[in-house]
Amino acid sequence: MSWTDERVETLKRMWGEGQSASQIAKELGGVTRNAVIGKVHRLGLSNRAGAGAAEPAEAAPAPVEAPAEERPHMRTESATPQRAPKPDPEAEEVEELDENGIPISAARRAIIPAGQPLPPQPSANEISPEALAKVNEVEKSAKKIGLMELTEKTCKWPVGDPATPDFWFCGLPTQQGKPYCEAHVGVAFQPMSSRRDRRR
DNA sequence: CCCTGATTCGC
DNA sequence: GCGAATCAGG
Repeated sequence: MSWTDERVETLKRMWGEGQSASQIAKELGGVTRNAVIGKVHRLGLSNRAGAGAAEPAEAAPAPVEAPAEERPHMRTESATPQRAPKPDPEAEEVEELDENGIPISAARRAIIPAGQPLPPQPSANEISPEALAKVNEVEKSAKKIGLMELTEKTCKWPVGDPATPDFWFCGLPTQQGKPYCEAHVGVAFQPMSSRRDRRR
């Protein structure tokens, strides 16, 4: 493969968008990230300034093109009630909490198998609001994969009740090494410290 | 461990 | 000019 005009253009565009060299290489195909970086340098745009866009704004997680693009214009949003019921962090006090401070969603409450131990869910009242908010966002865009799809690189955060058809795993890219994606790592690993006496 | 970009240097 | 190997960092 050679650096045709078109390929160089794609390179420039993506680099400008803040895409990583490896992502660009993957997109172009036939080249390694090293080749991309090398080219970037030769083109003299190692400094990601050129592109008008100031910040990359966090590379959007793999589009994966699963959801059929259905965004004619603006939606009055909140038009997705069919989603798996998720505990709403903003609703504090309103939701019932179990002994671990876990909000019990309607769905879950309805199907709790006889005293079966549920997977370790985050203790809502012991985690930073930011982290929680993040998780709730992520769970909306999660890949919702099944047990079989789990790999070392997919977030293994369980959502829902295993005894329910609504059960799935996050599936987003894991935080290097760890078993969960960034958002879930945030609520999974609590520094022993902050767990100290939390007012109930 | 996995990933990032930067640099070098033989081709 | 090209890019693998290597370096340096997260």
